[in-house]
Amino acid sequence: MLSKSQIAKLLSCSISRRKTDFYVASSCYLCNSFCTLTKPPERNESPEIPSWVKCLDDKSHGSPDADENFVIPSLASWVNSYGSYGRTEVAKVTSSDIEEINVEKVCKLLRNRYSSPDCVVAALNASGVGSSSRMIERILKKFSNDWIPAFGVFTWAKLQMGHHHPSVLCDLMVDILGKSRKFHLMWKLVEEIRMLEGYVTLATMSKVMRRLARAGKYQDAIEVFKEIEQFGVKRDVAAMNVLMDALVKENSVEHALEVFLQFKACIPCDIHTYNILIHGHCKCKQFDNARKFLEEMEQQGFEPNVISYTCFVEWYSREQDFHNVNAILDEMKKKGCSPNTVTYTILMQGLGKAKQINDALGVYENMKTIGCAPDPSFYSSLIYILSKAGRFKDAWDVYEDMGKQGVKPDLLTYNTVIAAACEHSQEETALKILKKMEEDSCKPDLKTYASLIKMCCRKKRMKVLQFLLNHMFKNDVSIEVSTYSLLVRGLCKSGKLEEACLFFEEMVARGIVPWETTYKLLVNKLDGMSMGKQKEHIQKLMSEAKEWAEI
DNA sequence: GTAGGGTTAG
Repeated sequence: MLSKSQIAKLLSCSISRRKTDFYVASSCYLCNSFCTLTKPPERNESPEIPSWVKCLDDKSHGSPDADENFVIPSLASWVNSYGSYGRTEVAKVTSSDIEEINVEKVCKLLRNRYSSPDCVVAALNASGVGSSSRMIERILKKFSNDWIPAFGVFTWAKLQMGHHHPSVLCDLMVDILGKSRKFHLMWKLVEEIRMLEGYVTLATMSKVMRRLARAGKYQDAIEVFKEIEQFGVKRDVAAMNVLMDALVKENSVEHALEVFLQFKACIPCDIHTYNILIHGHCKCKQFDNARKFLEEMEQQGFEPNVISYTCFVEWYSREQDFHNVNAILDEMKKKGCSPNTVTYTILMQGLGKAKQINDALGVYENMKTIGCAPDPSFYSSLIYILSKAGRFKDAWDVYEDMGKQGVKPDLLTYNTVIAAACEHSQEETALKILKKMEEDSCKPDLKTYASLIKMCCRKKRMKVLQFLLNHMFKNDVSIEVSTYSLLVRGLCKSGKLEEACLFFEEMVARGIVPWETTYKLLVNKLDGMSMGKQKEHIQKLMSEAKEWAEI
């Protein structure tokens, strides 16, 4: 039986740079050791002892009959077919297997902490691994919260292939740099691909605008929009909507409004533009202003739709102003605009938060009579509400009922059920669902793991915690500041200070600046336990992290 | 990426 690592070892020494479609992995004819990987033999080659099988290990050969299973048996997903040549069976290894192996090899290398992308490039150059765009995409997703390895691998592959990656990959890189607030590098990359035909699109500039807005650089985001034609992207309503949406989502309806007023004369807006403005104003509880835009859109000939009204329902609900919620629902009825699943979900959530559980459950009944079908998001909210009300058993029943109703759970549903199980300390159930997700090919995300990690810290389940961290890496979920904070906070609360320090250290080593609250909590705890030495160490790490952040 | 995804105290 060949292990994945044996194949990886073998492949890495010989074939990584070749481009043939498939290779043959075979075990030695004489010994059970895993030996060689070559192109398949020609049909007319002797099947007795294929000449192309050579043993790489120079170990003394025992009797070939000692172990009947010396041939390559099941390689599961690694191998898609077998051939038989005499006593040596062969397995085809496709180019996607090679990609898999290269991805693993590169990731292993990237887990060493490099201080700059250049160091990553040098290390990868020395490794002799080959690259492909598809492979880089997978690695970038794995390291999307870790800009140094991500940018290193991106640069290395570009140099190795001698040309730029496809534009979607460039967009991904732009986004990663923006997310880490490496705006200087982000711009350098954008400038670089601007020279290439068709590379910079609205998708690229959307990443730029959204990342700038997220960093609170509202004015910079607006400047990008004003100058967008210099990048070969049309300054039209689609681009304007992206900008306004980014500004609203990052809490500046004021800037969104400024853009709207400045451009409404030259860029004809659409229904989205108005809905973004309504959403923005509802979000900061400026209901009168929101109403003004609802009227303005009508005057401009755009009939308000279910999205327009649902914004009001959401934010009146959040205010627990159910009088106005009902007024909006009545208005919708009058205008012949039916609420949809989203509207009902929001309404039910609002009632749930207001602790009006029975009214919340009534929404579900109401939907059924109207014939509005619940979707996975709706069920997730229902599960959430029941769990928060301490009714885990009912929440679980709803989850099970979904299947019977033919609604497939999605990521949100799984996350909600896992969070509910964790909150009720149902460890086994929570892990069971994690497994179920795998079976359903539903990829877990940071939130999936966050609830599980929180529970493990609380219950001091260190082994399960380690299992989860490995699980995350395998699933391409990159650990970032919120996860580290969760770990440090959770372990502090459980009195596991040594472990908390280790995670704090790892976070800083990855170039992440810890949150001030996380830092203070840890230092206070260390102080309380008279762990002076560790406290000094953490203080030193924190000031280092802050220094780097400023560079 | 025009609306729902639900907490960073204690």
